[in-house]
Amino acid sequence: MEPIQDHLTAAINQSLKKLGLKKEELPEVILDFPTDPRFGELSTNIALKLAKIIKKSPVEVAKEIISGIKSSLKKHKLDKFIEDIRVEGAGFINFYLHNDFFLEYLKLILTKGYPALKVNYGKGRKVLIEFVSANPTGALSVAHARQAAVGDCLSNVLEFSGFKVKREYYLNDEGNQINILGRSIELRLKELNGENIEFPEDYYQGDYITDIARIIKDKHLEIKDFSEFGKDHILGIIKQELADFGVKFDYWYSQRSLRESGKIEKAFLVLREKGYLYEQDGAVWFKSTVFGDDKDRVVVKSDRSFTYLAPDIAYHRDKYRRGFELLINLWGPDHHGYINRLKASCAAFGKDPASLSIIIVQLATIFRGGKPVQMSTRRGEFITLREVLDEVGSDAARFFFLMRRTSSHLDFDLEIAKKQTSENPVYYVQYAHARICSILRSAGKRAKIKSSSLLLLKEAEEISLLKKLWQFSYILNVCVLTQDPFMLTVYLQELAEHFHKFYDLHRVLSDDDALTEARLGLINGARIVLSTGLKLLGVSSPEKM
RNA sequence: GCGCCUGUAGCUCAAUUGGAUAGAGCACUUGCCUACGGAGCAAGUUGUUGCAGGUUCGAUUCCUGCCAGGCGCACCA
Repeated sequence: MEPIQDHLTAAINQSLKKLGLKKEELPEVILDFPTDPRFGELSTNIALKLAKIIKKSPVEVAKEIISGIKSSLKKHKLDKFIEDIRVEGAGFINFYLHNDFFLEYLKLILTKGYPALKVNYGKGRKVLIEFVSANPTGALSVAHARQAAVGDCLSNVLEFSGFKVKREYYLNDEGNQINILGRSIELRLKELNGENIEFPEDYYQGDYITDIARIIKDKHLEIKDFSEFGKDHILGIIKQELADFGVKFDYWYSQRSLRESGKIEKAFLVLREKGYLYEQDGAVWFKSTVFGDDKDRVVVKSDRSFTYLAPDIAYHRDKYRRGFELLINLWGPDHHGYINRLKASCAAFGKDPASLSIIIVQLATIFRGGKPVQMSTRRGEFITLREVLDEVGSDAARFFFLMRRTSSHLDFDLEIAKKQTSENPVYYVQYAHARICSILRSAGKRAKIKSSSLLLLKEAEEISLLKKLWQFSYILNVCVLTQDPFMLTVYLQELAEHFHKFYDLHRVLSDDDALTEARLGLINGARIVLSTGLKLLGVSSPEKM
């Protein structure tokens, strides 16, 4: 269903034309949910913004706008749903919607199911979202786990909102780190065979290296290329971990194949033609300062090998050439210094830097019973995705990783995530779903009665639950605009709360058949929205717990 | 030294892109099960939004300067 906000925004814009301002003078019209329900269902501050420009009192401006809205809404199909439009406070325009409007929305959900909740903010635009992209030199860490949860959920939300989304993992399958991995395994194998070795500090220290070496020894494998073997072995582990976490990628993009394709040279050819490359001190530099970077960057070292930036420039050029209009990258906080130079390279190819958004996913600190769990990647001791999955399960892990704004640091207490009490928000939301399912089971055949009695929903808790259902599409919009799915977790907790409150005060199944039908319809609507939201998070919606 | 992120109730975090009286959960206290799942609900207590200025009708939000914490500043990847 098309959100009513869109129609009202259009009506407001129509009304603004009569004020005699130029287009560029008009501020953008934004409709918000008022903080307090007594200010209606939707609100805009447009009159306050305009008052300054046209030098009238905000209330006066608001009155003019309202009369314009009213006349343009006449004969509109939505007019009957608008109970009132009022000026309140300093000059806010508040819209009061009829309860029938929310009932219509519920009916739609009940007849069409979850597709009724879809919106088309994306209008079919093609998005490539690249995330995790961890080097295949070790298991996935907690940092990767959060990136996986955020990236996958954001993809789900974008897909649901009308974007065409592909998920990609950039595979660093050659270079220094891979070479070191090979040498590390080879050395551990020698150690297993009884040789005296000295293990260098910059080699991979974790026990998993010895585990890989042991596999080679036990199976008597003839290894020609230890790097290749190690990489493939670890990649298998990574893929399995991601699969167990419910994350699937459409593409695994190999850095080696990128280099072998000659795309790096081609990209450089284009940059050179445009005058963005130059030689200095025996190296080739990219003039990233032209596009706002702090300093120019080396792309070909004086020993003629590429820096890390070189394939990345070609890689992102290739993303555009593959037809994607919007690129989203999820990176760890240690890469934020890298943003400007990569955006500069996109700009150099004539792309709008805004079409590449780089989301920095802040780290999560793992706690166990209130105490931080110490991590040290240097000694190969870090909490892995696997350990978190084994300890708390995929549902709790995903919900917890998504519970905070992506740009904020996150505290993740394993003990709380394991608890089956109200301390644990995952259970609170899932419990609401299970409880509804239980009522529907008890209702049996009665739940299937064709419902035309929704009009009986009049209690305050019923209406506020109805309104909460309707806010779902708005929350999706917030997630799309902020490119951050975390608001969805907040919303689902609020929705569950509204349901529990309703449940506690009003009995669904009663002797009153009509009222029973109406309430079954209401909770069934809540069930559909809850399960849709949980599905977008990648969390299950249990019917029993 | 430079750049990015963060600083809100005892703790963990919100605050709808500058809005209306800054809100939730946890913890603590007290109530509510002969009825659809008590993994729930209700009530109570909690604030100099790190500090100091500025911008305006209005600032937790934007700007400047400090303070504190985290991360990054390679011809590494």
